[in-house]
Amino acid sequence: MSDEIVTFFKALADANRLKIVGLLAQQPYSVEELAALLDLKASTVSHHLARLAQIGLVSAKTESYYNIYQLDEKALQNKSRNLFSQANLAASVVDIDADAYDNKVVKDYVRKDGSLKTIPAQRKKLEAILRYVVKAFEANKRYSEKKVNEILGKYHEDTASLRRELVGYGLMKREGGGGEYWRE
Amino acid sequence: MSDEIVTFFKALADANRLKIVGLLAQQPYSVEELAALLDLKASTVSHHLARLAQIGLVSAKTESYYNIYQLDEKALQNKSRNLFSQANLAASVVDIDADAYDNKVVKDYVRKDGSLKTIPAQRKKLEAILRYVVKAFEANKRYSEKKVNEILGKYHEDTASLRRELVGYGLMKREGGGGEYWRE
DNA sequence: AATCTAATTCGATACTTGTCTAATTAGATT
DNA sequence: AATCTAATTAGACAAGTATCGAATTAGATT
Repeated sequence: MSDEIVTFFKALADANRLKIVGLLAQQPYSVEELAALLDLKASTVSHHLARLAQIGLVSAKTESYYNIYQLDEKALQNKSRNLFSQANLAASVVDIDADAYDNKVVKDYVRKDGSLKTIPAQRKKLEAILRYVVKAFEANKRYSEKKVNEILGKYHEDTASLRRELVGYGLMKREGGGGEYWRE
Repeated sequence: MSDEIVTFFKALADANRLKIVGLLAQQPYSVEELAALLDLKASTVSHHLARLAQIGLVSAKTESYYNIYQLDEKALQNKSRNLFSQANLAASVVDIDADAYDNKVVKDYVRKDGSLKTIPAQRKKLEAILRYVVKAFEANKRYSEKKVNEILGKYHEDTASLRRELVGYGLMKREGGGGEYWRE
């Protein structure tokens, strides 16, 4: 889960918590001692330790009056090793809609009836629109140039530009000799 | 400097910024595309990218209309490798007053005239007080028991307990046969 | 030169969170 | 059993920041 990674970074994104980790890397300390060393109230330190414990970086053992906290160095090494592993990077992206950009462009350029307001001048947007338009053609079926123009006409009057760009971006193929087009 | 490490963790302590890193790990993107993919406004994405650029994780190259951002994978590997190195851990602790705890305990237990209100019952606090009291003795000089009691009397009437604890915690030594004490 | 576009910057708002004080809890000492 | 002590929890406040809309900037296209 991606939340776990965020929680980890959030836990270490504070100067005082980093100091606690640094101190515990030297030796275990009680809450009271840490509070004195960092010039903070015990309740504040307790709160910080809870967050570090939440990600498994520290743990406590009670000893008479005191709660002695110690660093789990194994966990530290473990976490740091594969923080930016392929798996973690992929996990952060898992719930992203890959077509969101195309959808947004289509939403901006297409009327309710499906026709285009204009043909985008920007490359990235033109590509998105062409991917939308090309869906009107069946894969592997041959179309005459006349038929192609008829279909493209439903999107925009400048059928010649649409046709040329579709071929230019490789979304449709054209037979060298004859006037036939197809989508692969 | 420790600030640099905090800045690094803060930069990654946000779900959307982690998603940006994850996306750029696959391929470069423009601000506009990232905004659509994350369902955020371009201004927000611009802000996030600025923070990531601040720690050297991403960089931009302009390409026609667009600012195409890419991940610096070298920097990523580099940072993650020695995030929790000895040097970094030590850096976070560098400006901490190691005597803060002792000072606090002394402040709590010692009157303005230097005498003790009570002798602490808690081990850690007793240790701190004993380290304070033992300073009254010169190193490597021999003291008779009578002289020891005289000195300790300025701190607390229960000189026997103080004397015993000083020896018990190894802060003062006692010659087996005679009644002589010294601090090493 | 004039116009258009993506990106950035600025100002405002809402939410998160670090810190403190006060109250409560868990445990040990007497 | 009664009393202390360290730690935690709860509540409140203040500082930091993620996000947005509006204004501005840098650059490319016509």
